[in-house]
Amino acid sequence: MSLSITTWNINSVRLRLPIVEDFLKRVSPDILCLQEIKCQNDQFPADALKALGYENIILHGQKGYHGVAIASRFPLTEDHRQDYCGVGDSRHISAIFEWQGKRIRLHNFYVPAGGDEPDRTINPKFGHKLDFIEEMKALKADAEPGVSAILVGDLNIAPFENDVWSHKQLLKIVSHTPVETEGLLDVVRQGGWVDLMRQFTPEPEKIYTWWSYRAKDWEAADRGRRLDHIWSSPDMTGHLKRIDILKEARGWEKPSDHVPVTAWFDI
DNA sequence: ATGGTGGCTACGCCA
Repeated sequence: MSLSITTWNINSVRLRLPIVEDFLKRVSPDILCLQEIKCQNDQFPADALKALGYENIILHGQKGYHGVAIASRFPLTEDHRQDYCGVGDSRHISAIFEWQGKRIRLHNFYVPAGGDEPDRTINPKFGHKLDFIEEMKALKADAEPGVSAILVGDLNIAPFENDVWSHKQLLKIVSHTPVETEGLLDVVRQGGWVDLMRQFTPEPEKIYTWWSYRAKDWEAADRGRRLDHIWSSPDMTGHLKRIDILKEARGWEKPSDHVPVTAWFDI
């Protein structure tokens, strides 16, 4: 009995509903986690996703910016939205689902991008990002007794050298600065998480999930970063079968700058 | 080389 979970920063779910539907028809994951839906809850295309079998939908939308959603073939219970940094942004939603007798807490995150200047004294957005990561360190994979955990999302940090096209050239670029990468690795260690993408594809193999809109030819330049992540509690790692990064989605009509990443588990 | 592109919304902000 398999379980599949996709994370995808969709950069406006209303604009990109056609490619979301195409993806769901083709890959048909059990659960789809979206970030940057960029709409309010009542504007979310719930009917279209329900028509494809995703009858269980939970939302944390926001006008114009951010926003996260989970659409699932399985019932979702005990849903929760945490306001990290207390600023009112819609950047987190979670719920529990059941799979093979396990109860699993699924977290879906959209971590702040952090602006351009990696210095919190002159760029408050970078400070917000660092504060958000600091607050995430309190999130434990074993927070609920008897409940496993999976954490996905656009974490906007590429923690390892081969999570970016050029480690040296990106050391002062927001998303790959040491204070961010060390901070994210602390979140993993202190929370007792396992980085499933790096379990499946260890360093030094390059992994990217995002390619900038600003490149003239994203595919030829291939200057990507691994900004999207799938983590789990240690008990899930033995069930991981594979991770699929659908790179071709970056070349679809009106693409997101992020591609869908899907984890496949098996009993 | 310090631009470039994209989305929301209605203008500048955010990524």
